[in-house]
Amino acid sequence: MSRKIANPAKQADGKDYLAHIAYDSVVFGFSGDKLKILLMEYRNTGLFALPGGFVGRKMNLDDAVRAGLEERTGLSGIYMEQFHTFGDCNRQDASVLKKIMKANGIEAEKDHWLLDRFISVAYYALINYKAVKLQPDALSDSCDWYPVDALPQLILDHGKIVEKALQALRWNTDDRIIGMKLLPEKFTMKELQQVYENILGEQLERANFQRKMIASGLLTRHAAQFTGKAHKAPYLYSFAEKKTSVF
Amino acid sequence: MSRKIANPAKQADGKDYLAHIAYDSVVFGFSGDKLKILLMEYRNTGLFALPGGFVGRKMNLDDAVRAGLEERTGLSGIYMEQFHTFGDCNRQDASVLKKIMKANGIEAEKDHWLLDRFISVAYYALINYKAVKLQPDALSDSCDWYPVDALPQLILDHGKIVEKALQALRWNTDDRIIGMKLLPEKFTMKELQQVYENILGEQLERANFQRKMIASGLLTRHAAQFTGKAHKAPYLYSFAEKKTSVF
DNA sequence: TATTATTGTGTCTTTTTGATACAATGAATG
DNA sequence: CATTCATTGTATCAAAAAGACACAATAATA
Repeated sequence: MSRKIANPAKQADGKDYLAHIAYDSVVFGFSGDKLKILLMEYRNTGLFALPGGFVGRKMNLDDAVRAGLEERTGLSGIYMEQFHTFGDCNRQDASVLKKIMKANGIEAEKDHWLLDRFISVAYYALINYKAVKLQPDALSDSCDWYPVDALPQLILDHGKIVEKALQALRWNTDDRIIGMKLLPEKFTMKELQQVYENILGEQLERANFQRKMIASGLLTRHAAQFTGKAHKAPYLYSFAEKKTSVF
Repeated sequence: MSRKIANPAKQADGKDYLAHIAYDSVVFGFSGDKLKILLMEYRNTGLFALPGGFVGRKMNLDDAVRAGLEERTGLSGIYMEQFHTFGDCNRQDASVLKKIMKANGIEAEKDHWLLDRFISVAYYALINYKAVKLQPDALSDSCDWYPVDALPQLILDHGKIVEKALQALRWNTDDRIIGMKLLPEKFTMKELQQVYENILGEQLERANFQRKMIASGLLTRHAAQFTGKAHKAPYLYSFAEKKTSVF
């Protein structure tokens, strides 16, 4: 709920946004052999939340989410998938919101539109970690990466949302090229394997993984990378084209 | 959008429902070796639509959908899955809605809440065809089954919704017991195979299908069914317990 | 030059899948 | 009542995929 509200004046009433509808995004990146996600920390509260926002009255849902993601990451053409809509009544918690608003000097009248009930459409995005320039929003003082296996406590049902995003991501492994979006243009076989291991949550046989990936025809091999490490230099690979996946 | 509005009085203003939020359901059933879905036909319009409804202000999204499904089918404990939320601006079409409202004697003022923009959360449900007692709603004069490979033209983006529901259903084949929900308690191997063939949209080898299903350990075999047909009587099977699937 | 930590490949076994064959069964046929 | 017919249950064989593991290649380092 670290909501993107570019112009805080608009926030005073919610007239520019569709009432009751929000989105949250789980942004995955890969670095240091770990799968990570983006979290916002609210100013003066110690509260962590997923980046999210509202949907302009004249805006397609997808476009609203994409715009929010692009603004926060500085990237364009982001790969994203909608995975679930959270609509329980009890996902609201006025006390948390009031705390955030108070810490930001926003008057929290009892019938403030932000305190009303919201249904949240959740998306996950896969981005190239290295390419991102993070940009916190008006209410947050930080926007940073956290490994999915060591997240801080999140507000509201955001923990559940992350859980479901991971599930959805694992699912899509069957049908989509995940590595392509999470890794830079060129990468080693080891990095690719680590991405899959992180997502699937299990160890894979190195030799067999390599065999399958090569056999899939998805990869193009480039010149070897000289790492300066005490062993054979690994080849670099890149994705060639979109085909059905291997798993 | 054949919306369940039990009390038409409530409809006059949308105060009892969350603004801008609707749901649509794609109800799958299996009969006569075909996969079918439920469609509503609006009175005096010839327009077909998915059954749907709105979300009460104090109601969980899932519960609202479940309640609507139960009311329409007369069943309880329905298996349902949310699969996508449709949020494009242009999914609205005031002229269609006005036509429906007019045909039902509802005054369609320019700012009627039904004519406002709606985001629709879509669910699919799997039900035992034979157990259903269909129940049209106030705006519809029929509620009936149509084979998915021969649907009439649907209003708005409902065609797209059905398309996506089928996709989602195919996906879930990898991980869920679909036959269990679409077939009666006991069924023949042939019926089970037909369900899978309908959903996957491809022919399966009878002998291999049988082998895999038996090997999966999901099925319990019962006494053979004497059909009166000129051949060996097939065994009846039922599902034993929930395990990970075979495909 | 041997050692070490990888990476790239080869190969053997096991499991899964696809294709096909065939026996069993219950009614219909004459 | 034997024969034919349609369909079901099971077996079998070959091909493909997956899992396990061995080993050669290579770049730094000692």
